Amino acid sequence: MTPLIVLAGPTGSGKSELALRLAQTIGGEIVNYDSVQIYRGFDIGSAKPSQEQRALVPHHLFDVVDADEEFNAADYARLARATCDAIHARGNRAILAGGTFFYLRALLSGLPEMPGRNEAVRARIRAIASHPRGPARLHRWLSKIDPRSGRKIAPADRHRVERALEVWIASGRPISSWEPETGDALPSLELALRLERTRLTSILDARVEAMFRTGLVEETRALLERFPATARPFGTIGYKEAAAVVRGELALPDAIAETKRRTRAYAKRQMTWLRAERNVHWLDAGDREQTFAAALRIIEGHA
RNA sequence: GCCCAGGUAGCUCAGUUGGUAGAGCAGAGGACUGAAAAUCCUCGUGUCGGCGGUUCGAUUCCGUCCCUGGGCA
Repeated sequence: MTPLIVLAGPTGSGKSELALRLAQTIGGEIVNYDSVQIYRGFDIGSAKPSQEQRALVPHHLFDVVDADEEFNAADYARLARATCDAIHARGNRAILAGGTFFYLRALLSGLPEMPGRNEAVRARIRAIASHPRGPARLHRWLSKIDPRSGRKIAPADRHRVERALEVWIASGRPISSWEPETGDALPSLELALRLERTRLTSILDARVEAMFRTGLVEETRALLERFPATARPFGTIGYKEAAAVVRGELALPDAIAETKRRTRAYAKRQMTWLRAERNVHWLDAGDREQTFAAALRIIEGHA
């Protein structure tokens, strides 16, 4: 079975560009695994490849949902699985590019067969959480029905406490008892780009400046006219700050500084994730040509 | 030159009615089971501007000098 080619690395390390060059030379099609580039219209702030770039080679899973639609890792895994199968059926190579490693894992290793998201259940949990001592109470509840998760999940980690209780309420089984299937992980060849921290930081800072210069605030203003401000992607890096500018709650220089700050923290989190990954081929991203050549060599070596 | 207000962690500041000090941010490391660009966890010795004085003990009180704002000349 043809392995998926996966390009990883922190945001700004040059994955999209490398993906494009590789796709052009080996007959590949690009599949996005970035949770924001999934959304229609969120272009500038998500550093989405341009229409011109996308015309060069088939690009998949960009612009597939609207901001107010529910979309999560399970949805992604389903879509991406079908997309990659179709590409392979055509005799092409699927090249995954993105930065949402949780989505990538959902695709490659699969998610447990447990109940999905349930808004009614979530509403009940959130009603409790809104009390002053609510979060502590929810965590005590979790610890009682699932001591293992209680130990693993911090009381302040509201997303995970909420999901763990959601699974319990919906299935009567603790979330920690659902093991992810390990048997049928998709074969993949993972290449990760690495850049010196100070160099990455200056690239990231410049990119944020450019996003605001080329209309991130205007793009956000237009999106806010079409979708509720509570829609998920309005909380992401850059869009959250741009939305605050649109509302007059944040001055532009402060928005830029905050976006840079969050971008840096994001890149750091991505590196933490990647360091723990096994079977990753690390590539120095300092020189485009050398990086490309090295990537090609590894792919051909696995052919 | 005079009068105020300040000089405390890389930055912004809090604080100690005298017993050598702590938040946020930054930075570093980590976690990650349908919100994941999300959500969290861990990590804080710094001549408390310099020098004197008072005191058992001064970053804290007093004196003096230096520096930075602002005001008056």
